[in-house]
Amino acid sequence: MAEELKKDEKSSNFLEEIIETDLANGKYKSIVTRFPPEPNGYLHMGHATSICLNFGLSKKYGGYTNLRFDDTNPVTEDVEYVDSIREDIKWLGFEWKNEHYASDYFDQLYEYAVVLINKGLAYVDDSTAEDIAEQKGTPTQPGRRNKYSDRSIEENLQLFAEMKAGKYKDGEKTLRARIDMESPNMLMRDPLLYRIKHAHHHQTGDKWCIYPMYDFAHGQSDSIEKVTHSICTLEFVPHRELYDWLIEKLEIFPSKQYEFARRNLSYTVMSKRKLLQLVNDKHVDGWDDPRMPTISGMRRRGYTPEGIREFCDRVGIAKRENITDVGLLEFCIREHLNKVALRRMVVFDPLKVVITNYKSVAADADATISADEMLVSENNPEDDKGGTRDIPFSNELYIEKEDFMENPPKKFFRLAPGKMVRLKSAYIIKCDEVIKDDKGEVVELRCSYIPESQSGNDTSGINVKGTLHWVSVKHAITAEIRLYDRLFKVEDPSSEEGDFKEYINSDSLQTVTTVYAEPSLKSAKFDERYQFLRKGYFTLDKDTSPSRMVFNRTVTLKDGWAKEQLRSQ
RNA sequence: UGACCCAUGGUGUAAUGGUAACACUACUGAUUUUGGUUCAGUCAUUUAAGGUUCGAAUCCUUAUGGGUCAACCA
Repeated sequence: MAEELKKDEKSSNFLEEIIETDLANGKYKSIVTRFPPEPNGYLHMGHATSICLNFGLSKKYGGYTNLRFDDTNPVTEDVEYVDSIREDIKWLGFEWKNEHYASDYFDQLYEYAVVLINKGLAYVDDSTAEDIAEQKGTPTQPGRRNKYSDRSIEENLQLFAEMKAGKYKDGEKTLRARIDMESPNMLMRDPLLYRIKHAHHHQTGDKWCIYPMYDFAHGQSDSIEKVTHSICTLEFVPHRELYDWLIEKLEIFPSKQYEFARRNLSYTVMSKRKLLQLVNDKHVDGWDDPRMPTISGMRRRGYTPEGIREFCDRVGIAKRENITDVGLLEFCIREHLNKVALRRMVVFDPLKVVITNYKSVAADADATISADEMLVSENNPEDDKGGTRDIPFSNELYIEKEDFMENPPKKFFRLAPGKMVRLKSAYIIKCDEVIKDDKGEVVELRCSYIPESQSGNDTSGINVKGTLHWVSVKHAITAEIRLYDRLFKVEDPSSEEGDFKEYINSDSLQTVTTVYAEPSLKSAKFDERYQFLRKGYFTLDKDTSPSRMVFNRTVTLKDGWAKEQLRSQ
């Protein structure tokens, strides 16, 4: 109820206003949107924005969204991408009403072209690509027609039929709309409608050797599907004039195009072309490398659909260029993970602690876990129903090296000679002795524990400021972890001087081959999210094998102490 | 030296001629068996100049800045 109220109160963006107006004055009873990817690459965060927008709008106002593959260029497209796109949309949590392909409409599109020819609004041009470009003029100079534009309707009809029949080679002829070679809008200067490509199409096979251009496929497909609001990005603004012209001349259902600014994220790039380069040049592990802003990359990294959707909701949409701080995305991911992640203890960089006054039951090498004291810890303090797990304790533990300092600064709340800390869900310990090797490196701590300080039964009356995570040496299991940082060193790699790849952050992946984890992680599952206490959120990577567990760091925890240290430097 | 689109805190978005706000970030403090979470608070905003109006972030004009357009790509 309160949730609904909040949504109603939320201000509308410009698209919602348009839809509300259209609905209010009866232009439409319900709306139809579509998500129209070209199957020539993997989906990224920008697509996620579009998906959330299109599906979100039809859900909010009653209606539906189609998935339509914009497959008019068989040379660059492949079914591999069709499959990954479907999977990504489903994973994000959306369901399309109908699944279509622009290629479903090739027959209809051909008929539309014939209609234009019959109206004297399209002609077959024999010019080369170079000539057409030259005749087109420039943004500041008008273009001019050539002799082919005067062909009769009958001749155009016949030539177009011959194009379809395969009589001509690639590039030999094109079909163009006859509009206005002097238009200030370059797209209106007799745009190409069809080109010849003797290429195998992943959906239609070898049926066609002529393929419609984007402008003669997209709007018409929208119209055929009765799409009411066709939402695309800003670079298509100049196409709108042509979009409307074709629909008007064809006298078909008047779908309308609306444009919004594509979403850019700081410290990454967001174009298929650039992402492809990163993959091809092996700067990343593939399209689903956890550092990539692709949906598959974010999924592998451990981002959740809920977090991504929340991010899209929060940033909203508008018509101005933007670079959104990835920090906001990370905030949304943390916010969700904090609610669902299981807490576990993992030591990344171990320092051995011997509890001198603790009598470990299992002193033998062959001792079983059950012989030792089992402590209980909550799986998630944010979730009442999260339950608990048992953690074995013993007289030999690992703590994090960085959690001990021999000469600590004033605000250091962790372990130091003579100081006490709480071991999470266990006891308070006091550091009695520091043991060093020949080089003066601290290699072991001798501590004593306070038996009355056990978590949940603490009668010691001692208050300590710091709480550390730990694992029992002999019970610990090992794993590999991969720590990710931003892929680029600068906020906007594309706007920097030179090639964007010069700004790649060479430290974006740090692998720690052996970390020590509490034994319950042995049963870690792929769809489960974990918070390694005080370290960050992690999830199992697909590189995990029976002999080696691999965890990806999804995102760090907010680290107030790191900030404090930075400040004092 | 054309046409079109855009301009609100550091970032992203609201305010639809009537008190410039929300979130993130940053900073204070409280709570905390995660230096996490949670809670309370602080800093910070209309590109500029004219005009219309009782009143302009909003409407008009001009300037400035940014973006897009000359693929048989989408």
